[in-house]
Amino acid sequence: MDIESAPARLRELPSWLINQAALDASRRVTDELSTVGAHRSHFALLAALDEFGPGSQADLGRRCGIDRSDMVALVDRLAAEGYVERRDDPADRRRNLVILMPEGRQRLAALESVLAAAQDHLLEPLSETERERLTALLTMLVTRRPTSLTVDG
Amino acid sequence: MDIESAPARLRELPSWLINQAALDASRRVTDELSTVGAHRSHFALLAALDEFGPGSQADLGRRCGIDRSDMVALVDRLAAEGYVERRDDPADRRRNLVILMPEGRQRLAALESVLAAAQDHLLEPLSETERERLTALLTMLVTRRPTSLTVDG
DNA sequence: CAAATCCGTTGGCAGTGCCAACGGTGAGCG
DNA sequence: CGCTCACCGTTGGCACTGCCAACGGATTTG
Repeated sequence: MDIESAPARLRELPSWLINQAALDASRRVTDELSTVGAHRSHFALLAALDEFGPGSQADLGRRCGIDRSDMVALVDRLAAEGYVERRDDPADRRRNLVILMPEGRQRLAALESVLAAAQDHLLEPLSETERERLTALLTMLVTRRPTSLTVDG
Repeated sequence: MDIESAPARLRELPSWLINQAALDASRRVTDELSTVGAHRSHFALLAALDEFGPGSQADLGRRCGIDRSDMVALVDRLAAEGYVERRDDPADRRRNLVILMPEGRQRLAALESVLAAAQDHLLEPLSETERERLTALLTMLVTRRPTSLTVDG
């Protein structure tokens, strides 16, 4: 698409830059993950389960930014693949308890390394400190807090 | 969605941060533009016409990152609104010449100010220098060149 | 003149982020 | 206790976006 030849007013528009970057990032990550038959949401859910332990679909979805209606098929699939189990929560019969299985932990590690490689390709034009700066700035942006620990970093 | 409560492995994943930022940015920009009955692609096309002069739909699309199949409806609409004109290119009868009308130039200015406000809201958590850094980093990322004029910026 | 390339246009497809609504369940409060 | 409200999983659907394939027509290349 040759971004260099885009109109200056587009090239200088932060929202447009962010969007283009996200397009590129999504393509790369989706491609890499598809080589191992995974999707982005798979990593998100497995990571959430690993870090927070078993939880309801709604909770896990809230943490990952996944709508609870989309969680249904997601848990279906990861359960079918043996990475998680969906059980009835005895303490609250409205809820399902989603549980990370040992195979899921392994899967998470595999996806993690695939993703690490994808990040590396994605961020290839940036030096190590530039990557850290970008991550810090995006974190501020996304959390909407001027943490500003990076006055000089 | 409370990003702070997301799994650390998600919060620290650049591709995920970029995606979340793009989601937020798109929502804001789309919302603001919708108040004046415009879409993101409208600004892109008008800016391209203003900067490069009349051009074929394919050319303009290439510059803006818009598929040529999507350009059809876009030009249809902007032409119906009187902002551009679609003419036959006498020099090459395969092409249409898309031309910016005076009303289009005015429209561009209007969209520009709407967008400026949206950028400001979007980037509100960042200081001025942080905004410049972010823009520079994203530009490097998107153009895929380690320009690195920002060693200290 | 033949083949390859480009054009605009139509139609369609997959992924994503949502929302509404439902029956079932739990919590709070009178 | 009963009533209301909020939550849960699930289904179904919607709009938008970024793509791709294919077509007839026009142009360029060889």
